[in-house]
Amino acid sequence: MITKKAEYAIIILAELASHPPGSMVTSKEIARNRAIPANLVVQLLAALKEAGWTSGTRGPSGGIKLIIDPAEVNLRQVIETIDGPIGITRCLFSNTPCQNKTHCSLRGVWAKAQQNMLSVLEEVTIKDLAEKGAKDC
Amino acid sequence: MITKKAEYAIIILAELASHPPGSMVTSKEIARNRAIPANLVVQLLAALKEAGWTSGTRGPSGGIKLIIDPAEVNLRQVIETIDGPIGITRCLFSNTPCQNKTHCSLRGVWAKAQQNMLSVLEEVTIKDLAEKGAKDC
DNA sequence: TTATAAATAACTAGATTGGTTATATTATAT
DNA sequence: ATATAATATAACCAATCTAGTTATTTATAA
Repeated sequence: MITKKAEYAIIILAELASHPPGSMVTSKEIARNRAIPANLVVQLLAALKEAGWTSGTRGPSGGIKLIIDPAEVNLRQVIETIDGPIGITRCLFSNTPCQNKTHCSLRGVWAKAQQNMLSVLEEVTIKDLAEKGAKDC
Repeated sequence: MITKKAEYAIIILAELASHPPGSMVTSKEIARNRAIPANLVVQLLAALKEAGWTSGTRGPSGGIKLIIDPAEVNLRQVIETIDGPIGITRCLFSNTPCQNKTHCSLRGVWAKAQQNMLSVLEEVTIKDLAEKGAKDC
């Protein structure tokens, strides 16, 4: 399952993207605006920074800003940054089909189902959500 | 994520469907043929019986048999029988969008992504897998 | 009446989730 | 300079879920 943390990360990015480009927003503001636990915002911002999407300035009048075009980041990327690789079954995590059996016809079904899901998540960008005003679920 | 138990249940049904209609197979045979822990087979058969898909006869020369047309049972049904309702995010488990916010544009994305996945799982039946000789992953 | 097989129920170790808590570091307003 | 506001980093935790195991009971064919 896509975790709540990944969902929060998407919402945090959408919140940042909803402000004028280059402007700073504090983690507390994000937490308040989107009703996300403040400590979680801090934790998630660390991962978003690591991914190269945000940068922070410390001290008074500091904050976080987006350093990429929100149209260039899609939901799959954010989810995988926070949760790690996506797999709807354990089978899909190993890159080779079942070693102990000669053939696995289930794997193809899982792969197709997952790809159908991922293509939707790849189509939608942070910009799309920021425009629609994404809120928490 | 789709659990291993759900995957096992699918494979158990495919195994049953791969035998002549009406014929009996013991849980131990299923376990051996498909390399599934014998106790888990027993546990899962209870759920498959509850769903009305199999029936068992106890004692010597007993076993399990399918009591439905394997073409009538699809993967989504089996998964939901074992794992409960499918939801790629927590959001999709509540049938109403976020009460605390007026609108949630993320929900629509999750719903579409999930539906794209489910439609693949609905297309594939136990019969399809039995014909292809589905094995464990 | 005994061996065989399903049926039922309860338990468990380990991993994951959704956080919390504590502390350190840095920039700026005064 | 220095107090303060803010990011940054790390470690911890309770609750739940997963993938099983263990133990017991019931039915039936030979």
